[in-house]
Amino acid sequence: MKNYSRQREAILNVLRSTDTHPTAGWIYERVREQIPNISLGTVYRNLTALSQSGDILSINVGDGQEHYDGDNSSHLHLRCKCCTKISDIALSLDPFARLALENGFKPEASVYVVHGICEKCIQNKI
Amino acid sequence: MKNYSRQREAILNVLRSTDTHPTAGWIYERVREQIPNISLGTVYRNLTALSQSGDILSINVGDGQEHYDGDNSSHLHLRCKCCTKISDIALSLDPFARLALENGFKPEASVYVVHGICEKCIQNKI
DNA sequence: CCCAAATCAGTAATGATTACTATTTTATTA
DNA sequence: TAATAAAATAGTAATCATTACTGATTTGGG
Repeated sequence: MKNYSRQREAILNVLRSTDTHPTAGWIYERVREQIPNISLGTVYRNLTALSQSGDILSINVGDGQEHYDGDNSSHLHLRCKCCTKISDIALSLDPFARLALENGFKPEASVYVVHGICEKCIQNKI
Repeated sequence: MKNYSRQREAILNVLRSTDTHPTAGWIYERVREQIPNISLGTVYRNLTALSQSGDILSINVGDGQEHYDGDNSSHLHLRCKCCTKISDIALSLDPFARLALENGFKPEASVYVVHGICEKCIQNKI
């Protein structure tokens, strides 16, 4: 394990203990329960550092806010445009990482998002 | 063909005649060459409408700006974190659309981005 | 031609993110 | 351990892409 600051550890723990894809603001509120005077800037700085180091994934679904994912294994995101929920679908292998390599590209992080309508919202629309 | 306004047609044409993935600001500058007094708000409004109708794709790579893609066929994006260039890799079929359907999710638009380092930048780093 | 709905240009407001600075914490070296 | 350098932080101010708003203009159906 690397030697992370108390703040960075707390941020990482918050992300590891949820299966949602929270924003910086949400993470900030959670971490404040442990470190009440943590700065929002610190949260942003550490989220950036953590995604650069590959500990977490940074996901942008086009809603104006960055989302973060504590799960750095390869998976697909299904984002419902109706309820805005993001579901994860585990992938046994990453089909596009290979394709990237074949094109001389060194892959580091993959973000796969399918936008559409989830089962629940389809039913509610009837 | 649908009956689009002159502004929307011009915006769509700009996007159809480039293989880059421009931002709203870039598109605005291009369209202004034809319609000098077009409003930036009009560009944003039409880009939103065009991506909702499926004419174009809206891509967010986490650089703080939305990118737009005139190619709405299924393809993979390789984004170099070094030179920020986005390359397209055509996909004969969309492997994740099927996966989405199997999970009761109705797919409408897919955005696949692999972040990493491109061939050119790897060589320049030596 | 007339009217209602849609779209527009121009501008102001929003809000997520970043930049900045003085202070505190951590690591290093002797 | 003490001194010092380097890194990280809290708090706040600034940025800037995007959205909201408003009054004018365009469009399309009857």
